[in-house]
Amino acid sequence: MVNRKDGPSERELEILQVLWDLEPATVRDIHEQIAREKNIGYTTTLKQIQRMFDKGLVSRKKHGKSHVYSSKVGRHETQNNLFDKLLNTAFKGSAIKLVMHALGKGKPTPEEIKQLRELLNKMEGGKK
Amino acid sequence: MVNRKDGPSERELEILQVLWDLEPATVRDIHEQIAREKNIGYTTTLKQIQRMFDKGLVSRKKHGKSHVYSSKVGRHETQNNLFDKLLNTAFKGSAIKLVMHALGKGKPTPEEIKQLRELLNKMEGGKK
DNA sequence: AATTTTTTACGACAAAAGTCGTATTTTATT
DNA sequence: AATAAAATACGACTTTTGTCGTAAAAAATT
Repeated sequence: MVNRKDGPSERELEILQVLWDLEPATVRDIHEQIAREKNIGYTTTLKQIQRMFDKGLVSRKKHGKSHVYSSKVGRHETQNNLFDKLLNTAFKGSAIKLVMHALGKGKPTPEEIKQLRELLNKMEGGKK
Repeated sequence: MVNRKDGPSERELEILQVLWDLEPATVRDIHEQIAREKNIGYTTTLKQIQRMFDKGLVSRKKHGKSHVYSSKVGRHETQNNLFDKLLNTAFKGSAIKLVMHALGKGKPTPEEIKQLRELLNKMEGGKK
């Protein structure tokens, strides 16, 4: 038996991304967003969303002719899980390494650098 | 036809993690590492590695009785891909948000905070 | 040389993921 | 009321992933 996957799959994530922005949304709403970027059939998106409903990833209620969906899993909660996974696999639990890596790419603006400094100050202050 | 997945799968990643540390390594080497943490059959690991070989994720050469494997995809390259994926999906491309998130969890040591400050200085200095 | 141990090669199977086609049901338009 | 349009429900099919069992080949022991 295959191990139970923990989080949402790649496609499910895609759909959740859209849903978090639009919710509550119909399949058509979601599909149109996704179809903007990639060539995919309507029924494919529909099926995917229906399966997500079965799994409890989203909720829905009838509204006029169609179903209107909302997410059951939160954006931040999901962000957190994904972050932790990356941290514990690729970066072996070292958040600092990950941060360094992120900073190495992102080119933060002066404003952001300031914010970061403040955060660092706060963190330092907070320990005894 | 199902879309070609981009990076290595969950299990493949596990194996790569080990391989990056031990390479060049035999299936047994790798398996023993992995079996330390989880109950899994030898042939399972073998098969997985063989498939990785077929996909070009690892290379190998005969050395005595057994094959000795090395990775074809680099640790940093892979880290980078995973990082980007997380960044572009969950964090919508904002490296700073990701950094903030990371710092929010990790509780860096004073030493690390110092390092980060230095990095920030350097980045600030580096722009014109 | 015979036997045991290691390794590799193959093939099989189930579950998850991704994609659609077709049939129904609902709702709008003539 | 008939017809057209929009949604949903179902079911089918292909890949990929994860796991093993079994057989064959190679090497080590006795």
